[in-house]
Amino acid sequence: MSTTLRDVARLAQVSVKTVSNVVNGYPHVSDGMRRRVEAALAALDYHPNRAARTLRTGRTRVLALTVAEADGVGVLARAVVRAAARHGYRVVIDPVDPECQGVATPPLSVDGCLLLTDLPAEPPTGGPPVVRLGQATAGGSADRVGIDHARATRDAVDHLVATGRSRIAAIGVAPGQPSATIGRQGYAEVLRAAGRDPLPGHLQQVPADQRSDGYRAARALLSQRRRPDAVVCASDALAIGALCAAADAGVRVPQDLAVIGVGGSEEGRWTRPALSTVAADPAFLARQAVARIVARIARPDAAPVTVVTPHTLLARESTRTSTSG
Amino acid sequence: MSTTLRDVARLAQVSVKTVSNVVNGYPHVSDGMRRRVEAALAALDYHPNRAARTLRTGRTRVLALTVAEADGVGVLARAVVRAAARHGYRVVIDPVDPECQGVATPPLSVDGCLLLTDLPAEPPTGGPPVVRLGQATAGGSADRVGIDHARATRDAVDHLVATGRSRIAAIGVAPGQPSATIGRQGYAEVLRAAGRDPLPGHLQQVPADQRSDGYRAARALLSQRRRPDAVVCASDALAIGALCAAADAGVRVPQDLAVIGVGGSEEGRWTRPALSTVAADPAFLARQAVARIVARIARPDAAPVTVVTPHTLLARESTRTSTSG
DNA sequence: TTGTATGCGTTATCAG
DNA sequence: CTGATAACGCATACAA
Repeated sequence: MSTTLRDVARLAQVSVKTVSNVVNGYPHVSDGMRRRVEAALAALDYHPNRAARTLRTGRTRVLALTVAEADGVGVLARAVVRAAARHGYRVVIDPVDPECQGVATPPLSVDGCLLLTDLPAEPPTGGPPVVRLGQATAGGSADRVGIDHARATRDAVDHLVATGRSRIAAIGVAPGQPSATIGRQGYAEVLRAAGRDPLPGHLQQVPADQRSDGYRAARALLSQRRRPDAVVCASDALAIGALCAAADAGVRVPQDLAVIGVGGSEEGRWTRPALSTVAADPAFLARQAVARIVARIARPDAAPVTVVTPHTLLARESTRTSTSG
Repeated sequence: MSTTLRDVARLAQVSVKTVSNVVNGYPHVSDGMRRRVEAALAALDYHPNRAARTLRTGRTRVLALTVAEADGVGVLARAVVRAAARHGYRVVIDPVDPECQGVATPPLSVDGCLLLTDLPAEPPTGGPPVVRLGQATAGGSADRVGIDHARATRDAVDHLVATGRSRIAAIGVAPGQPSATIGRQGYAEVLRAAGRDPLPGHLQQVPADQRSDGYRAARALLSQRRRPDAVVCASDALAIGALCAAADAGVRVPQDLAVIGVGGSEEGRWTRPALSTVAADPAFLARQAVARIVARIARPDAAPVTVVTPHTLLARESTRTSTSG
């Protein structure tokens, strides 16, 4: 059995309350008392029991970063961990497995969730408060923090046009996974706004946000009669798949095809050619998200807020101007 | 306030104990009673309070997968989540941030830890039980589950020799991070066993297990007077860095240089050329690891166990025989 | 088969 | 400034 406040109190010859006061940094404790208690604390190697504390206070001081796919979250996770630490919160990544949905696995005991996945569509009422991450589209009952994805796509297309591309295709995820969506209408609008024509069959809507989906979509694109000379992908995972498809098809990037993603993932820095991408500043995004969830925990019934974080286009090799190739 | 057992008991006109029995699937409950209780449970949308349950039972039914770097853990995490679900456990990924070490952030309340990092060197006594993952080197007080890393390295080298390579270099992580280590002595032994000479300067020991470290090490290797024609890396992250370094230096893989890693990461399937690697079966490894930690939770004082899981060499493009290039 | 009562380790309320 | 003491919500020994 681990040592409790009572053990410490007994050793230090004080009441439980006094020990608790010392542990929690309560200011009105006399010096002598404090030292006596601290000595006992150290001697017994006391660690507060989280469950008891949580039961009593109703708070865990733990935040969940809920993700569908743990694979590319390194950068964001680190940023969130640091941002949360400033507020005294710990962060765990909660990888939801679609196959385990039904299985009776105990729910997590956390004060709030940062949802990087689009499951569930609507967070259950009664559970901990939720902030959606990744795309700041207003609507829905939850707070949202993320870049303006439509705007990011537009910036990507503008960049492709500016670097001399004209037949610009797109790969998005079919509705249901908004974080990586490029809609049919959005595709047409964006292209027209950039002074280019949307080409029939040049928008691929894939079922999931995976590298393999990007691969298949890009293969389809590259086998068309009017082959695109650029493809904008709704996520970096899709873009990396597209990069591989091009390589396997003998299509040179960036000479014959430009590829750009959205997300600013670390992995995109380590492909060859390196992947151009539209990225949010992860530290900024994480700070906003943590600030939101902390505020929401404090006032659960406040009106939902949407925070749009700025994004930057990172032009790397995969979209280098084709005239030099 | 959320609904408690008492609320349900009141509504169903039974005692708290009976409700508890129903919730926990206690068999000796009469049918009528059970239905009455279940109706009340549903009507009030009852969810047990985790903290209270944990305080009472001393168990959280949550396992932590503790990692230093969340970036490449997707495959393993999924496998662990599934393996744990069979035992009624939930899994969270605990990303430890070296910069947050000092900060007063609350400890996690879990029943056990699967350590994929080498920090801390010795898990603190008194905390939850620990199983080390990734390399099954005996010694130390903790259980271990993983492949035989020395053997994996040997298999990689054998494969390189079999495919016609002779000047075989290596990139490992300097002592302190055993999961990605290729020692000085090990390097020499392995090469001699494979009938090749260890060349001076052909073992690079890098400070951390990152793509950037692999990149720098490979650059150094490629600028040497006797340039290697193959490099075996202690991890896939290092190997991917090496792949990039070769590309940037204009060295063709696999024609001029073969590259192989260890780990079987998903990312390695999506580089071009695709990365050859020595991989454990993640599902098998996860099952072993979860079985270990569950056993350890049940009997904390049993003697530590080391489980060696089998590995397979996945020969992909990055080590294709050079005669065809 | 079901109800009553106790305690898990903390924090918070209230006297002293 | 410090000490008793009462919850927090649940599971269980024991009684009925």
